[in-house]
Amino acid sequence: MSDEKYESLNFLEQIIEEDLKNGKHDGRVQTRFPPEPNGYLHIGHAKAICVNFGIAEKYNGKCNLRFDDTNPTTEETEYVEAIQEDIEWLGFEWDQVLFTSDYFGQLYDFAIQLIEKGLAYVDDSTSEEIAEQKGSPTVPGTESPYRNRPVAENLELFRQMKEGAFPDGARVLRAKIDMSSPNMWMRDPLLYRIKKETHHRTGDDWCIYPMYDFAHGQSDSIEEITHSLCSLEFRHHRPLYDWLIEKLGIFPSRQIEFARMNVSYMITSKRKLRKLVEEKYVSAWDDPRMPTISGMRRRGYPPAAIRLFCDKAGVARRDNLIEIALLESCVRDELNKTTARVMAVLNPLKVVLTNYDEDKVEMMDTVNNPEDESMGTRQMPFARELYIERDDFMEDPPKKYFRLAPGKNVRLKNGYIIHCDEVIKNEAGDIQELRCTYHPDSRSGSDTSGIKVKGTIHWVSAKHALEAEVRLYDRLFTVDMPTADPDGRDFLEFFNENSLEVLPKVYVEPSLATAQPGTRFQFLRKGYFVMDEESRATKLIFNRTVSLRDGWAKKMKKK
RNA sequence: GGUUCUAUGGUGUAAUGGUUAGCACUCUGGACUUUGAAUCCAGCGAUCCGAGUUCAAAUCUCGGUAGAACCUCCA
Repeated sequence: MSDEKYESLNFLEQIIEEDLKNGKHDGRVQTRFPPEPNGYLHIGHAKAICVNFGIAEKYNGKCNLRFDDTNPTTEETEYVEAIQEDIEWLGFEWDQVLFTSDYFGQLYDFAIQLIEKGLAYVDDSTSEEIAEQKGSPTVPGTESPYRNRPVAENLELFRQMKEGAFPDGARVLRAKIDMSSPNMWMRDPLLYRIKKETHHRTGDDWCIYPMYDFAHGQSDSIEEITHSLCSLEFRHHRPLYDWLIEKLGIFPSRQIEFARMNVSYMITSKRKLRKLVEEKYVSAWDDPRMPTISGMRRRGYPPAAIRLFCDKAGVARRDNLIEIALLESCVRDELNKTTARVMAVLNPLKVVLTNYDEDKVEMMDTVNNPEDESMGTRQMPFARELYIERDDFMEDPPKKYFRLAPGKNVRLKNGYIIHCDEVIKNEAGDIQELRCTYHPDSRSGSDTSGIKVKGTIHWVSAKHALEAEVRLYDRLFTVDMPTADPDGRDFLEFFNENSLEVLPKVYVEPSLATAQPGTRFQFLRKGYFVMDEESRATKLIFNRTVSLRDGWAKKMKKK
């Protein structure tokens, strides 16, 4: 460790270190991750999680998980549970699990205080009228006719709102700020609305619910959040955030915005993701093609890789579009260090070793992971009939082809060197099997043959191998998807019907019989795979996580 | 036509008035290897434009240009 090495801080860390230096909040750092439980967490949330929990961790602070559940229309307990599971899987620990709905009583009292101070009023205008009063970014707003209602009348009406005296939409509570403010959010924003709906936690206790702006900052304050980190689009809310805290005289949480992370090919619109699930374009929220945390989990992305990715993507205040190649690089990096190598043949071609005894079986020693000796070794059966990868043989190979071809030698990994003597074809001319001979003195580890081979290929014993199914997932969407489309009509046109390819008959080595769902493997040159939770006793099912780079294919493509 | 914000290689991110403008991913080439993977090495490649301040500007100021956000009884 070189202590000379200067560690650069992102702007959030700089703000926090500055606060720490000034002794603000007695050096305490408290953050929160505030999802609304109305969907599953996706890659964008992963970023927010890493930032909030990461900052707390780095500065010996704490991070709460707070469900921002102020809209009973869209929120469900199912999501609450899934969100907790995802955060835990990512490897973060929250200080407390809290719900904005737990503060409904307190928030109601805050509203009363504002009314008493003459800073809030009950408005009978319709939503259309209020929208009209708001004006537009370039046109100042106009004041509501109910704006100067006496305090006592406001208190009474607000009480009646709470009691359920009025139907949905009849009245709202608004802050009394400035209808001509250049900031739309200071034009008497709504604080409370009537919604006679059952809330997933408070049931029918309430029929008025606070709006985001009258819930989020106040919840931050109640929890004494020191740094309330959110995305850039809330920038215009900050003056309101500060106004409410100031007028209520409560704990001065500070809102700091950072740019949300965008990743090429990954959709992070909850509405669009929900549509994919509801209209059955994908199997579920955790379909391996989904950019959800649960989808990536099922696809075999290790949590450490996602954390590394968020870290490498950095934090700033400018819009960004990170290439998915960085994510895949992080996944490969992590998988390379942690996964066992196993033999599997995705597209089999039978090889018969004509000089190998029919009943003979040798057990070949194999290291599980050359990157990590502690993962040990295992044994693989070697026999007369084998399967090799179909593209590891070429009848008429180009000059630099290192693998098997008629009259050529190749090394079977952790096995023998074999020589291809004969190609057997059917009437149609398709290659059916290869007749080869092995060099008995070329066994791996004790090779005295002196034969030099350029290529090494993988194999499985035909009679010992297990049958498996492999699902190859492509990315679902293209980045050229029209993001401007206001109602999402077009985005499904970008759904790739061929994004899932199934290889129904794959042969894997017998040691996989005892592997557990969720276990990740490297099928040698073929990529990284994860055993799916859906695997049945009779058939192993794997999802491909990411492919390895294929140097040979790349070379060929160039020519 | 408002307000707020942003602008560094293809992408992302550093550089806090003084560095040959750093790093990562991508890309290109090479070395090594019982798979061509992994690993290692090298290379290509950037301060939006224009003025000003200063001995010195990616950094400060002003003016352009470009992009984003704001206009839900969503969060």
